[in-house]
Amino acid sequence: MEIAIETICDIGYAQASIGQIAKRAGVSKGVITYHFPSKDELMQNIVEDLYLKGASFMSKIATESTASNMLRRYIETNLEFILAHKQHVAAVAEIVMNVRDEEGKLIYHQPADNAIYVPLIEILQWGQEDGSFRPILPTSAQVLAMTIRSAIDLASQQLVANPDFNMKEYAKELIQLFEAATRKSPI
Amino acid sequence: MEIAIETICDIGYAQASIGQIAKRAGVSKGVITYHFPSKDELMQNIVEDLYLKGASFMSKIATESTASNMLRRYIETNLEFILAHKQHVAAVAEIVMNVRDEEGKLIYHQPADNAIYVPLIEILQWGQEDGSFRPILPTSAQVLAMTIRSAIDLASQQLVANPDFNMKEYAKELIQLFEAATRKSPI
Amino acid sequence: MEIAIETICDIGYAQASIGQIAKRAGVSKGVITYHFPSKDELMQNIVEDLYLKGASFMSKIATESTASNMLRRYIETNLEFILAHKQHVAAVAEIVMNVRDEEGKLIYHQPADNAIYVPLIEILQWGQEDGSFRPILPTSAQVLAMTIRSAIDLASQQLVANPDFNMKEYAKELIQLFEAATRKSPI
Amino acid sequence: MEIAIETICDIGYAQASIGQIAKRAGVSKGVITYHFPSKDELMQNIVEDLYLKGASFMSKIATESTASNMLRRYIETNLEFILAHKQHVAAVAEIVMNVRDEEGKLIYHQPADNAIYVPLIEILQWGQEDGSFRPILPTSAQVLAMTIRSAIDLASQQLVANPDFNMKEYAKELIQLFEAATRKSPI
DNA sequence: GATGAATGAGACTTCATTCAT
DNA sequence: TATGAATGAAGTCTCATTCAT
Repeated sequence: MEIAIETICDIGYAQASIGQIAKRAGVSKGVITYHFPSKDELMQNIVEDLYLKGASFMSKIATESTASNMLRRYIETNLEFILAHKQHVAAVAEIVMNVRDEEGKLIYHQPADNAIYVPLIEILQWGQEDGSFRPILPTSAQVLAMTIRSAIDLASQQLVANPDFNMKEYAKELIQLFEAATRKSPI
Repeated sequence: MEIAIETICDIGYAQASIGQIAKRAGVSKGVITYHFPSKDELMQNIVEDLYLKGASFMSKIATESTASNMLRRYIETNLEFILAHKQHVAAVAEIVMNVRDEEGKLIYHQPADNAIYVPLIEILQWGQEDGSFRPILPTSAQVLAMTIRSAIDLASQQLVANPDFNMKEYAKELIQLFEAATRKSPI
Repeated sequence: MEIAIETICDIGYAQASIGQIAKRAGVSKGVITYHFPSKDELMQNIVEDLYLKGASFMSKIATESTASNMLRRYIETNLEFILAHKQHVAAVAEIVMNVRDEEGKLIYHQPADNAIYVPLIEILQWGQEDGSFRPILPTSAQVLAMTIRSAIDLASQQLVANPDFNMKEYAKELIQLFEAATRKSPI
Repeated sequence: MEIAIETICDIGYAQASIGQIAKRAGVSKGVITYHFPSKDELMQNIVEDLYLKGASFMSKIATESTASNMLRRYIETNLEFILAHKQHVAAVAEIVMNVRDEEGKLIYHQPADNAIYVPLIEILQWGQEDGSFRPILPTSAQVLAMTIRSAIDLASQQLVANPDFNMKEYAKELIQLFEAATRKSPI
């Protein structure tokens, strides 16, 4: 699976055939289809594996005591996770945007699905209720959450494309940026 | 080409084989390879076509007289463009993230390439020089530009996944968000 | 047809598609299929054209009065003809060795067909009957004829592959060679 | 590979598609591209295989002690080899005259290449130096070598076209012919 | 006469998958 | 467990041919 992840990162999902992965792993093709009923299941395993890793990683976030700290922690933790598993994250991004069912619909990626934004929206809601953030209407919270999330996801792309990408700095800047964006306006 | 764009939008780049495109267009496969030397050239045409459309569209932005207005206009215009050519934009996104050369490197998409962020960075620089934005260090400008751009690109994904996506609202919110993020801090 | 001949010479029969020929001629593909019912008929015309040219050329040979002169004249005339129509001859060689019917049998080239050797065999027979050549049994005459013919055909290949090929010299040498081979032995 | 050779012999290089070969072999097309990366490599293998066979076969020739015997042995051995591997030889002849690169140039067959004539030229040189052959100028030796070679190559064509072709007789006659052609003239 | 669009067959190749060993 | 042979579907591309204009 590690080699599969590397391969997908290097040459993309479409080119990452079982033959290619096997060649890079120095084993026969058969050994892959022996361990995984199908290519799709291999991919599913890679995706689920990352979710498991992610779940434990993300549990830290909830420990913060203020909305502002929690937002900061959300960004930090997500970017740390991406840094810690950069290839895995990039591979899953490839899989998620390419695996489709027979009808052609994406299986994993549901851009219309709001679930991914829910935690962020909750933080924002909490923050504006307790007065630590500026007033944020539900619509604004939604868009803010989308923006934060897309900025985080961008880090993964940058990281694989450019090994010198400075994640620490990016995190610091992103936190500062969204603090400015949620801060109460001047009187 | 229109059918090709539709097909890529519907079932993704990888599944959008010449056979599929031809079937949807109600013509024979040969008719496509007759008009385009190869599939790659068809894709290239689709990409270039969008760039041409985009270039004329974007020229409006430069006409604004303040950095703040220009940033607003940048966001507005980009989102209008995405709305006006939603399928084409989505198809190009698919192409750009999937077409690779023999070595496996992406041909069109260069995440490490900074060129796309330059216009935004210039706006931000201008704005902080003339005092209409808060002080923004070069690093911050870079990250801010990346964030704005990724929020804009997200709109395209949302639009194809969800026909009810309200672009007007999204634009309004995004403008407001980045105004808050660039506004001078309270004293 | 001239362009077709050139094309076949340059890139071989298999690659000489109607499209290639049309492109080199600067006309549309249609113009070829308009003038020739099918590609096969175009090829047939090229072959027949050369036969017509050849027939008039070869008539000179019969005018010689001795077998020895006639053999010399046969070689000379054939090589002159090849030189005069080098591309056409080479193209026909390509066609003759490649055009096959649905069963896969060569249409033009019948290596087992003895017809092509008959004129030479007659010269040799005549020469040994009138005593100007050494005794040559029928089997020997057959092989001698085959050898002469293949040496002549070789000239065409050499000519297209090597523009500096000296045909005059080759003719002189070939004549000398087969004079030595047919000369009466020393007592 | 054996079936490929048979197929090429039967229906020619151009018609000998992987599909045809597979059908005759009673296997699926995939099995061929499984064992050979590409059709070109299959053909290359067939050619190289024959060269290997040929190399060991031809080593016998050098053992002769006189130029005259060596020439005889050269002809004999070559024709024996052709007889022993008639299909393989014929297939390679097809390949050699048809496989071209993208520019249209023959890859294997270089009619302008003199290498193939060198052994024969050396025999002839040797023979005229030690006085067993008539005086043969370099130019004559070249043409003589070409003639011998083309007469030998002709045998392969005859053999596949006509199963009754008598190779033994052909060899005997060819030897006799070229002995006559190299014999010293009468005083 | 000439053109260019269109077709459909067939070629090579890739690939996920199956299976005997 | 692991391998390598084999399969068959699908993909891209080439090409002779047809046909309306």
